[in-house]
Amino acid sequence: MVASGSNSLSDRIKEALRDTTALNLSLLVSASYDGELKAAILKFYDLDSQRIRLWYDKSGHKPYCYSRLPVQDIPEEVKKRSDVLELKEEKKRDLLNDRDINVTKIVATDPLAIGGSPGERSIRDRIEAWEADIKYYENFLYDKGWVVGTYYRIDDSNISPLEYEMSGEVKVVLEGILNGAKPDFRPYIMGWAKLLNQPLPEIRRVALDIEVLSEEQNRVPDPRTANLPIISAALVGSDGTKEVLLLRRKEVELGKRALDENVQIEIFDDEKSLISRIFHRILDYPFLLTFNGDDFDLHYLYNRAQRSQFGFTKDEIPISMGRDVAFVKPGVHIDLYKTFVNKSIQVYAFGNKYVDHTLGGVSEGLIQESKIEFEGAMNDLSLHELARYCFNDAWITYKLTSFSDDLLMKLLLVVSRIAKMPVDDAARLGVSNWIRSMMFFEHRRMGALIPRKEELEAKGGASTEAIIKGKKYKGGLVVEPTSGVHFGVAVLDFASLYPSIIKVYNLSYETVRCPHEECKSNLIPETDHWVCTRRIGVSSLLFGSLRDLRVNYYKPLVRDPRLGKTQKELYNVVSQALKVILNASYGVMGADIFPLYCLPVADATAAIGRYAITKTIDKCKELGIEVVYGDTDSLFLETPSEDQIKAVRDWAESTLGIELDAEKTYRYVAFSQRKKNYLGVLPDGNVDVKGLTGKKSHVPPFIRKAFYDAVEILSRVSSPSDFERARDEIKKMIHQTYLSLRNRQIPLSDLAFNVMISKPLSRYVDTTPQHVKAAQLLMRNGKEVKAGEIISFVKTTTPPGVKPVSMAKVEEIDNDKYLEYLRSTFDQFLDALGYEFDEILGATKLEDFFWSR
DNA sequence: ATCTGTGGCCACCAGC
DNA sequence: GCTGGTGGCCAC
Repeated sequence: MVASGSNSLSDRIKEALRDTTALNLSLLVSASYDGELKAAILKFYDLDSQRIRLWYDKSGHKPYCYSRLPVQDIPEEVKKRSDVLELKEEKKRDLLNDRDINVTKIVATDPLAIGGSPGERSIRDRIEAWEADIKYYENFLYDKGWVVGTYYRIDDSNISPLEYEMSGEVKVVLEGILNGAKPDFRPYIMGWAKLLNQPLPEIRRVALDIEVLSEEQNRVPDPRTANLPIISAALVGSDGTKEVLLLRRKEVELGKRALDENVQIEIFDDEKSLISRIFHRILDYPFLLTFNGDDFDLHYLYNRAQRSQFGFTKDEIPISMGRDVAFVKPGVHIDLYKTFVNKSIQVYAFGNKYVDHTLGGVSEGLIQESKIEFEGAMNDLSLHELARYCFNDAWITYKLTSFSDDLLMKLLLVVSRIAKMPVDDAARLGVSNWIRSMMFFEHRRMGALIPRKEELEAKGGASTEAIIKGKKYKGGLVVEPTSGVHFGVAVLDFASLYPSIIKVYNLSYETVRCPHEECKSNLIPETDHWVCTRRIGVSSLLFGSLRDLRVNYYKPLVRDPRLGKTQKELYNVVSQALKVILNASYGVMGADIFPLYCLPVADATAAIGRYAITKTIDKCKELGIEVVYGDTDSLFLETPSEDQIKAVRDWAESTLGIELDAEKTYRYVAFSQRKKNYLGVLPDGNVDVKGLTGKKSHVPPFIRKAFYDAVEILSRVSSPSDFERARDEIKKMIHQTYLSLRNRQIPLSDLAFNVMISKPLSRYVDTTPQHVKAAQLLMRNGKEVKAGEIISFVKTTTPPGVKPVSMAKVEEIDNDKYLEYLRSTFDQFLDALGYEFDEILGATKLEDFFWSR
């Protein structure tokens, strides 16, 4: 059973890879499991043919992850802990019948998560055997420019793209970082740079959207029954394909053509031909894009096609369903809905530019495109109108992956390279899974054991108490702001504070509270945790090296004028991806769903963070600088001199070992008495607004607009004497706003609060918030409301005091409530400038002020 | 069904 | 009317 000879798995892999420049999407290993593992599958994307290729071996050799152990020899203990997949009979037949295989994922899932301490001899033996294989395959792939996950193959005879990319000054930068790093970190930094500097390919892809006849208006057809006909489908491809497929129905008219000539429209007389065409088109592309295809489009197609009336055989349906995933064989299906729901993507990659997780919501936020609205029911649309609607959805879906030079596709590729994960997984799974995959890969590469959950739990919990009830440990420090207006405030912040701490203080699950007696005196401030002095932790190495690269290499390169556009774009995408991963690196340590969850690590990280900022504040005081505010990793200093700033920074660098950046200097900052609430005006007139109610996404647009008008007025203030004039302007503006409210001139949509339903309606048991009340009214009107949707409602004088915008009339608006909200928004806002709302208005009550004008 | 963390502010609900 | 708790959104 040893893999050797010309028929061995390794040789076959080599052979398969030899003549192709390919991007390996995923090394998926499939197996039949009847005593021994039968076959392995390699799935990769061939750049030459622009197709997904499957290659598999059924010669009887085991997937590499099981080393040389026949399955029956794998100890029970291991079997229980490893994810050996029991294949269904059907799949086994597929494997043995030499047919195209629906790739089954086991994927090298932690086969050696045997646990126990590294000292256990018997296990050690097995690891050695395993190591030999893993080294063989992974080194083979890795060193040849492949990585399990997503890689370029770099031909030995060519200059490696790294060297090509890294010419002159850029190379000097990297060398500088390498020289500055501790020796243990150097190979990691080099490895990442090598991997991440590989060019990003263009991915040939097609977006699909289908429409189904609906039973009732507002009801989404049920993909499980798939009992209604598919009436249209639209395909938009990266090769310029624009295609709509329609089903002729006698009850609706054709109508007038509503789409451009360059969109191909084809009308089918029967549904089977339409479906069949969809299937054929899907197979033309390696990547299929949908928005919610896992739950709807592909699921519906899959079940619809199986109905006996059509007589499709299994082989003719190129879709297969996982539990929550739709696969397309042999390509890759990316459900963008899942990507955009990912909070890390939303916040860090797209800067919160969208809030609503619907296709319309995301595309309005990112690409200024909307869904097409129509009156009445979808069923009644003429065929051409339907075509226009359906095409638009597919077009938007495609565009979400193509805007900013294919930004999203590139981001997913980079994430998949860092995370050692297939692209479709990267697109579906959250950041904790990315980091899990990345860390497990590193364990395998090192030949290290992956600890069990219980082993990590044995380290104990947090040694601090959280400030917020119900949290597990104490987090970042927020300095009480000195209220009032401050001119010339400098903001200093620690660059990537938590990842820096993880690096500098050697934090990792195996180094915090390590078993060595001599380390126990190496205490972490404010806690009773200690850190290992003998060895460097794996998460410290991984996150530390990524941090160094982002802070010292990619971030500066993005701004480097010596580089061309293409290179800058690559660096920018890489920098974004690193930001996402680094930001989560500390969080996952304190998340119990994370397989390497280790509370002491999260606890220690936050504690050192508080220590760092506290010590820095002390130092500032010592230097005679006043600290007017600070939050977690930032300090706001009142008019410090250049020398003072330099002194603090040098001190932080030398004493704490963490870089302290001079981030910006405000022309002035206005603090209220509240934490996380301020307004800062930059020298160029740009304004940072933080935490103030007026900017929050749920407040009615007319209030937000008035708020930003006021901000604009304040941005023109440059000296204390300007405030007087600004105050008058703001006063007038608010008065205008009030008048239009009183005269009911504000359209309903501008009066709407927009609040997200964050869980199924039935789970709101403790209280019934207003947006839930509005949602209940919608439900009663026959509209479905799902978790994640944003509810637009207005406040009314009629019970229960709120109504969905769609059901409300202007006359029912409760003007008093809105006035109150306007007042409190501005009160808080003007409070930041040091005066009371009523006070500037010179009236005891807001009402008095308005009526007296 | 899925899922990085804590700190902070605000409005509203529900029980007293 | 007061108050603790819930829910949402934001800062970092």
